[in-house]
Amino acid sequence: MVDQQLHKGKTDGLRSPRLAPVSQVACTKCGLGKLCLPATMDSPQLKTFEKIVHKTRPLQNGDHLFRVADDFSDIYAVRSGCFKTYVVDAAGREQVLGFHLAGELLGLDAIYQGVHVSNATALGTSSVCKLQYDEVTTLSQQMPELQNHMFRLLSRRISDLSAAAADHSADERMAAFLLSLASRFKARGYSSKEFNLAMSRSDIANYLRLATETVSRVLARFQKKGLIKVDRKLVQLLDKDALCKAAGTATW
Amino acid sequence: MVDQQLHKGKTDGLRSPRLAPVSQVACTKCGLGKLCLPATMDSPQLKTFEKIVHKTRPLQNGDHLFRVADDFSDIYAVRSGCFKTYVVDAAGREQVLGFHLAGELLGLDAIYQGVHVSNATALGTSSVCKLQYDEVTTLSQQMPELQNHMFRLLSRRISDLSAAAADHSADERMAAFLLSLASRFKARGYSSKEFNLAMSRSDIANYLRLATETVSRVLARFQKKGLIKVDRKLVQLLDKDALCKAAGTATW
DNA sequence: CGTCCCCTTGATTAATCTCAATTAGTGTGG
DNA sequence: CCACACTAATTGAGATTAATCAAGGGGACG
Repeated sequence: MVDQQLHKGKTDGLRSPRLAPVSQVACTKCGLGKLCLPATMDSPQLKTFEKIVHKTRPLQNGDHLFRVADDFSDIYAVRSGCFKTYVVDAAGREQVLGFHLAGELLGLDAIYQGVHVSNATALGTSSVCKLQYDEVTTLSQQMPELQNHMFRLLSRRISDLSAAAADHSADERMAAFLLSLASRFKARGYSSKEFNLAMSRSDIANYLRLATETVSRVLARFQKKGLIKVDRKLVQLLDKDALCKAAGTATW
Repeated sequence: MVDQQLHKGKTDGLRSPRLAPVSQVACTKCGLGKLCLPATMDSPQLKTFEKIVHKTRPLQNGDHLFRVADDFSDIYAVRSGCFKTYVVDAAGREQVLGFHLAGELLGLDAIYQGVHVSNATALGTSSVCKLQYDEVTTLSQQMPELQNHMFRLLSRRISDLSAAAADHSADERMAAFLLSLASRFKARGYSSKEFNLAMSRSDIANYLRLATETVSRVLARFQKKGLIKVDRKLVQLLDKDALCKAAGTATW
């Protein structure tokens, strides 16, 4: 079940944009909350929206949510855990496109062709909500807030991918990656100073277009310099300012 | 100030003057055709749609359509010519995000934050149609085809960026780039075997995360191997199959 | 308690970048 | 129309980053 394929890659936002105005209400059915619901949605609207949200049973580590060439009919919102999306090229090389935390959407790249063009697999036990795409578009016709929200979510993914496209050094990419995770955890109410990496070193490496050995070395270097502390999956950010500088970006 | 150094190398050069021959139904106002209009749009709908499309005067080489931090109110559809989008990081390094041909949209990454997060500049004399974003969303409420079309366009950009994310060799990226251009020219009714590069070597290099010298060398290598013929801006693809193999992708 | 896989660390190699120099267009002004 | 200046593109040589190759550690789990 756990596919064994090669890794080499990168994607999903090395950098997270500022969060949208958020909803105070949450979808009771799946816990979708301020991160992925329109800010302007009121209770009746939420009720309507909930009708198209379907809970699914949790997936285990390595289970696939969808694969390339699968028919596209649903988009997914991560409810808990973490997913990675990836593609495999003609030579069999894997490329990780992104890591997706709770509240983030999966399958947006399938809208264009109506077929999945990437694979999604759970990193550890994880769960999603399923939203039938037809229903989303239909409901969007009646709810301008939802339509706008969808546009914004798609746009955000474009921004994130653009940010990840940059040609930076191994240190810069690693620093940016850690800061991106930090900011996303923070937005979810978790600590932005200390968190667990759901993904393996080789997944990180692949995502960042590095070798796994390089990821190890960079992390070791950062630790030696006092920027972070790493112990297996657990990461603590000790000097965020220095990390920002290392990332070569203005602010985080 | 940034401007001058960024755009020191624009060359107008040789570019195809004729307009892209597009769809059966075309927006009379700006020539938008099937490349950027919903296929299912009928004449009355087209008429309505045309109301929100606004022609603008052509831009000259190096002129900016928008810049980072500009207010976002419009999206743009390239009518003729070519644009490049790019960002500049804290260290002043430029990163080209994409090249945009006739029929392709610009500014989609600005929807999320309501502010432009990239810069767009004309490569040679080029023109766009302006679509006020408010009007697009409003009209999308009444026209499901338009809404779906917008979703698809955003999704396509996500797919494109994902494809560009892969960690490939210089040869692979260059080959893929040429094939991508070829297929886009073909979709516009131009030759897919022979075309002019609107962008400089350094823009290509930057986009592909390579040094300009590397781009030169790879092109020279391809030419020596008989895959292509290059003369300044003019490129001829002599052996597409071999190029596909060089790109490491299944098909183009 | 032993195996397996993931991760780390070291040594070497290779791809690509950087630096440098040359050629070739492009445009300007006399 | 030509000389000059400037920029783009190419080519060569050496430097450098990160990959690859190789060898151990260290948990996790049965």
